[in-house]
Parts: sequence; structure tokens; C-alpha cells
Amino acid sequence: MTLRLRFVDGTIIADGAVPDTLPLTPDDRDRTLRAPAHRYAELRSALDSAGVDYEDRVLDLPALDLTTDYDLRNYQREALDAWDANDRRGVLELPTGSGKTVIAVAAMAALGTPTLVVAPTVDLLTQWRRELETEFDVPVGQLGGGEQRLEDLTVSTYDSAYLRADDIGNRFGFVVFDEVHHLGGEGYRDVARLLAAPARLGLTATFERPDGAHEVIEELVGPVVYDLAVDDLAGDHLADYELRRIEVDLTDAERSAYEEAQGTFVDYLKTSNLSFSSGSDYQELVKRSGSDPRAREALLAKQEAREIMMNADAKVDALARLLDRHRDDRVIVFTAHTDLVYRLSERFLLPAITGETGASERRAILDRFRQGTYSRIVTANVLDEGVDVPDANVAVVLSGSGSEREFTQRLGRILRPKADGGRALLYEVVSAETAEERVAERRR
DNA sequence: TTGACTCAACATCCTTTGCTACAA
DNA sequence: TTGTAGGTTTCCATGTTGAGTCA
Repeated sequence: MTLRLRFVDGTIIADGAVPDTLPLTPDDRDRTLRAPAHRYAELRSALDSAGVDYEDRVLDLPALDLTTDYDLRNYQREALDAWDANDRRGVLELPTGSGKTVIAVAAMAALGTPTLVVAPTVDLLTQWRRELETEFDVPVGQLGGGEQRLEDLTVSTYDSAYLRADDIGNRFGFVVFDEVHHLGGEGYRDVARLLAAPARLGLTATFERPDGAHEVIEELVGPVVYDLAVDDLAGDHLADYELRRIEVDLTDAERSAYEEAQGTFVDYLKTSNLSFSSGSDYQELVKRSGSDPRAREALLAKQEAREIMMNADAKVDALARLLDRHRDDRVIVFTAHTDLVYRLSERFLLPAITGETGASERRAILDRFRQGTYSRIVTANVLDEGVDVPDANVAVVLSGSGSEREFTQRLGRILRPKADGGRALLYEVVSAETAEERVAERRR
């Protein structure tokens, strides 16, 4: 019996005489040899180079006529070529606003095979679908956002792709992961694992993850094959920009509350033999806090210290001065906590967007910002990613995490090239002599 | 179709010090 | 004496999102 490959529930099963060099593991339940579907391309090339004759029933895909008349910029062409040269696998790390979508569309046109595009939010899903419908003359399916319709070109959320991957894993020859850093999530990585698509493209502005899970992504999608930083494109395809740090002092009351809380935390560390040389020690502390009351107290104290430094009164005053200085500019204000968003919204009469803001209200606010009815908005972490935010030229970061990704995304909100060629400004307001100075240092 | 709700998943959460028991 | 591991089956809090359900 000749060797036969078939797709079952997110895995490739090999029937017949199988060379032992193949990366397959025996499945005791039904005595078959299996590999996760993402290794399909690898299996094929192993069989081909061993000269083994086999029957391939994994994918049976129609050829699609996808033509496009996009004119790629130089760096977009280079990125596409680099991906092509790496057996059509890999990640492109490019800044927000550099036209990642365009590159993916060009790749789809070049391959002409059924393609799945996976994106993290419904908002991005809608943008992708619109883009593909405009560009190609074929129906575009959608999984997620209330629809479950499969077509040769389909866009999906990570959540829906996760739910459907085992039964649609053999329907596509190409998969595009937008904001591919999400694929490192414990559950989401199964999406890439259960798909057989040999061609894989990941898009992101910040590939590396603090938890190291980008290594998993490299295995499932491929390594970074092309990358550009904001500074490579600033002044050319993106606006020039400037970062300004403003330090503010805590009030006396804030200072003493901060020192006391931070002290509780540091005292615990000194007696707890936690080394804190890496982020994993924080996880350890969290674990302990489940059973050790002192660990719990330390963690809550740390939480309190963070809230004090991130929401300091002087930041509100600093914002007042900045809003005054930039009366004629388009300003987005970012914070880490929703409470502060609403406080600022009341005091300065700013339209606010947080996780609690419903979809229709959010759309209305963004529309008015786009039209110019509003020239400033305040938000927590909502507009960090995956939302089509109208352009601004001034960003004020009142508080944020130490995440490089969050910082890059916030900066990206003001980098669209300006009509008058003007430069964008990002202010970071930081509480002096607190841990926030380190946090701000870490993110950039 | 919309809105309000619940639930689960994901992300961030961080510091400048050196412990203790055990096996080789 | 020296070098090394220490640990299972997670999870203090806050914020955001998608899926699913129900009215």
C-alpha cells in the first residue's frame, strides 16, 4: 500500500509504509501515525527529498484568480521578497501605518490560493474584509463578529479561528496572522497548530513578547524575515516625531502613602528570598499570595503604590497646561486606569472611551474626532491596537505599563504623515522619584 | 438587529539582594 | 566543599475583548 497523507481534526495522519525518519508520533487510540497539521509542509518536503512515492489527500484547493494593481513601495517589495525567499513562511515586523495590509494582499495575489486572514478584533476583521472585497472579485467569508460564513477568502477572529480550526484546517493554502504576537497566547497558538496551510505570514509592529512566547510563534509561522523600526520610516513615509518627558512631584499626602505602600512591598521582598531578577519571580509572588497572607499584603501594597504614582494629582495639572499649549492641535490622552479617564473627562470636558463605552457610542466619538468636531479625546487602553483611530499630532501618555508594545502602539497613533509636513509630539508625564521612572525607561 | 449580561481568554503585574537543603 | 535545584493541578488586581445567551 502506498503511503497516504490525510487531514483529520487538525492533524495529518499517515497511512501505509511510513519511513521512520518522518516526524510522526503514534496515536494509541486508533493506532495511527499523526503529526499536528502545521507540520504538513515539513512532512511533504521530507518525503520528497527521501524520494518516497505518496498520495496527498490533505489539501484539495481550487486555484483563485486574484489580481491586484497595487504598487508596492520599495520596502514593501523587499519585505515580500524576503518572505518569499524563506519558503513563504515568516513574520514581517513593521511600524503601524507602514502598509502591512498591502503586502499581505500582494502575497495573496501572488499565491492565488484559498486564504484565511486571522485578526484579533472585530474592528480589524471588518477592515480586512472591506479591503479584500475592494481588491478582489471573489466573495469574502467571515468567522466571528456574529457571522460564520466560510469562503475561499475568509477573515476570522483569533477566537473563532480557535473554535473552528480543527474542521477548517485543510481549507486554506495560505494563512495571514495579523498582529501575530497574539498567537503566542496559550490557546491561540492552537490556531496555527491545527491549520495545514503551508504558506504563512505574520504581521506585527512588535514581535518580541516579554514572556518569550515569540519563540513558539517562530516555530509555527516562521522567524522574522524583514523588520523596520519607526525611525527607519520617520520623516519619509511616517511623520517626524519628538518625545518629551515631563516629571511631576507627588503631593505630600501622596508621597507618604506611596512610601508606606512601596515599603511594605520591598520589606516583604527582603525577607522572602525572591530574587526578582526576572519577571517570573513576580509570578511566583502571585502564586504565593494565594496561600501566604504576607505575600498577598505585599502584592496589594504594590498595587496601591502603582495607583498612587500613575494617577498623581500633579499629572492632571500638567495635562491642563499641555491642553492649553496645544489648543489648536489634535490630541489623544492615554491613561492606565479608567477612573482617571472619567475624572479627566469631567474636568476638561473631553470625550472619553474606555472598555465600558459601547460600540455605537465609541463609533460616534471616533467619527466626530475624525470630522474635527472633537479635537481631543481621552482613553485608557482601548485605542492601543486594532481600532481605526483618526489621526492626531499630539499624544499625552499620563500613565501606562512598561510594555514596549503598548508604547509603540500609542506612538503609532500620531505618526501618520502630516499634510503640512509638521512633526508629531508625544509627551510622557512621569511621577518623579517613583518606580514609574523605571517603568517609563523599560518601555522604550 | 440591538443591547445587556456572563464567561473565558489574554496582558500586565518587577528589583538591585543574595537563602537553604541536598546530592555529588 | 561545591554546585544546583527549589514547585503541584496557578492566578493578588485591573482592563479589554470576543462568544454566547436571552429578551
